[in-house]
Parts: sequence; C-alpha cells; structure tokens
Amino acid sequence: MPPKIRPASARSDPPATDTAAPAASPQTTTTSLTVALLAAREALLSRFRPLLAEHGLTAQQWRVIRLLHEHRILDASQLAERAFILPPSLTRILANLEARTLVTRLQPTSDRRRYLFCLTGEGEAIFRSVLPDSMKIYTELEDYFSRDQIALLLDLLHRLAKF
Amino acid sequence: MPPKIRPASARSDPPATDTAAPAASPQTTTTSLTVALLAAREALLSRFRPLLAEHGLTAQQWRVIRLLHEHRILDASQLAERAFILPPSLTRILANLEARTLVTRLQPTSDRRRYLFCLTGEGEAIFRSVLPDSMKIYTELEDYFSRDQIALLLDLLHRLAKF
DNA sequence: GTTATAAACTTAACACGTTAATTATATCCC
DNA sequence: GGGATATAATTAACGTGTTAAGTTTATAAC
Repeated sequence: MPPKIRPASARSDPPATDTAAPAASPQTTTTSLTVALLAAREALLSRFRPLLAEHGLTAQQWRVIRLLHEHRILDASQLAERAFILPPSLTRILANLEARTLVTRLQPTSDRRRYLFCLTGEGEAIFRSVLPDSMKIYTELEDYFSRDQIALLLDLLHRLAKF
Repeated sequence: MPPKIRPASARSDPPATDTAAPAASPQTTTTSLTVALLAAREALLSRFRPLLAEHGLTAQQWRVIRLLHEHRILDASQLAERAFILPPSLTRILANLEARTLVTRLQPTSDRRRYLFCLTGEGEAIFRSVLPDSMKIYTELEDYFSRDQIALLLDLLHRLAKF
C-alpha cells in the first residue's frame, strides 16, 4: 500500500498553506477520510509486513491462510467474501499458495464449478509459526489504543462500511 | 481495492461458525481491524470510482489532481507525502497524467534532481467538472454519518496512524 | 430433454502497491 | 576542489486491485 515517506524536512518553493489548517472544504474532508483510512491501515500493516515477509507471505496471503485455519475448508467465494479480496486476485493468490503446497484444492462432486480449499500440513505449520509474533503486535496495539477505543473504532468502521 | 461480492446466499459445506461470534481472538481482532479499515474505505471509494471513471480517472490520479489544484505547484516528494502514494507509483501516475496533458512537469534550476508539477488548463477543467459530483457524495455521507461522527472517526484514525 | 439463464471461477488488460536497486544531482567534509 | 555520502526520482520485478469478458457447469423454463 502506501508510503513511509522521507522526513520531507525543510522545503523552500511553495507557500505551504499547511500548518495553517486550510479550513477543510467538503471534498478535502472526504478525501482526507479515504486517505486517513489508508494511513491508519498502513500503520497497522507496516508492522505485520516484515513479519510476514520472513515467511514469504503477503498480508493477503496471510488473510487467506488465517481463514483456512479458522474454518478448515472454504470455497473461493467464501474466501473472497471474508478476506475482502476480489475473485481475480484470489485466483492468483490461491494459485500461488497451491504452487507452494501451502493449500490444497479439492473438487466437490456436487458442484463442479466450485473449488474447496484447505491448508496442508505445511500451511498449518506456517500459520503456527507466524501466529505468536502476530499476537505480539496485537498486544502492542492494545497497549497504545485501549480496548474500548478499538471497539469504538470498529463500530464506526462497520457503520461506514454500510454507507 | 476490494470486493462487492455476491450475496453468498445459502451455502452448505462448512459448519459456519459465523453468526455465533467466534469469541474474537487477538489476531482475529487485529485482522478484522485491517479488514474493517479496508471495507470502510471501499464503501467510500465505490461511490467515487464510477464518477471518476467517467473522466478516465482513478482515485489516485484524482488525489494528485486535487492536490495540484489546491497547492498550484508541488514536487514529486510533496505529492507522494500528501497523497500517500509511494514514489514508484507516483512516477507512473505523473507520467500518465503528463501524457494526457493534464499536468506539466517543470525543472527548478536550483535543484535538478527534483521536478515540479502543476495542472494544465485541461487539468483544471477536469477538476472543475468532477468537483460538483464529488461534493454531492460528501453531502450524502454527512447525511448518513453525522459531522460529529466523521470528526470522531477522523480523530481515531489519525491516532491509529501514529501507532 | 433442450434451450436460456445464472453462477463460480478464470483470463486478460491495465493501474497501483511494495521492495530493492539504479541513476543523476547536491551536499558534506577533509 | 575531490571523494564519500545523502537525496530525488526512476526502473525493475513481482503481487494485488479493478473492470470486463470468457469458460465451464448448474439450474430454470419450456
């Protein structure tokens, strides 16, 4: 996703209507809301990425693995819906995980359009090896942001998601 | 970004520990926070995208155009920082906008590593033609979510972004 | 039972996200 | 002032996001 951009120290050229709070016009606010959502998400993900990268995983791959651990077996539609990943991306992600033998693809005889997926032993092993560090990050978050504030934020986000 | 996934109607296969609230383990909560941020952002962007698409613009291109309108002239670093776009992406976005003659690239004589960008007349025209609909979406949002709630959400997001 | 329609997944094409390496220019320090 | 170091932007390589179109298999209508 987004940056972690250089200090941007002292610039010279522009008038910099910046620290002067530009009086938030509507579209400024909307845009800053989408950007604020991005920035907040990035603050979280930037802690997870290094951890996942040690295992050659992306955040999306990790979401898929986590869901498969939790539910044992899911089809592609269910994975897409729960991981919030579009079908074309999911196709690639699953092909990748399959090629690395972290997940297995099964064919339900009842409906041959669908595919079911589950973790292999290797997949479970990766899940277990990532989990502890992942929990540690969560603890740090609760340390920074209270449990109540997280709950409040989640509530607002869920309501916004229904907009 | 993410989906707008099919109803997922009645599925048969998995036990579906779903409506039963799985008792939110730590990593479940963290993951759902990153996904909730994604989902909320998507709810907003899914309203903007069709509008922007009418003008052949992506959300990122729109952020750049909006910033250039607001600040007149910015260099790539400033754009990257404010639009929350990584430099490699920005390079492509600016090359694209430049090719469509929506922005102009300038070279400051004082520092020839940098480039300054500003909107062309065409770029300003697109900005003005997108703006009204963009504001309409904002009004709808304020209608759904009170101004206070938006402010509260923005505050929480900014704090989370500093995590 | 055949045809039309829908559903599940895939492919294609293009834009963006992410990390690392590269290039060109500035600046620092001796 | 010349060589090390830092900074601004780009390129490269790969993964994901987004939309539209394509394939295959189910289901509905007749």
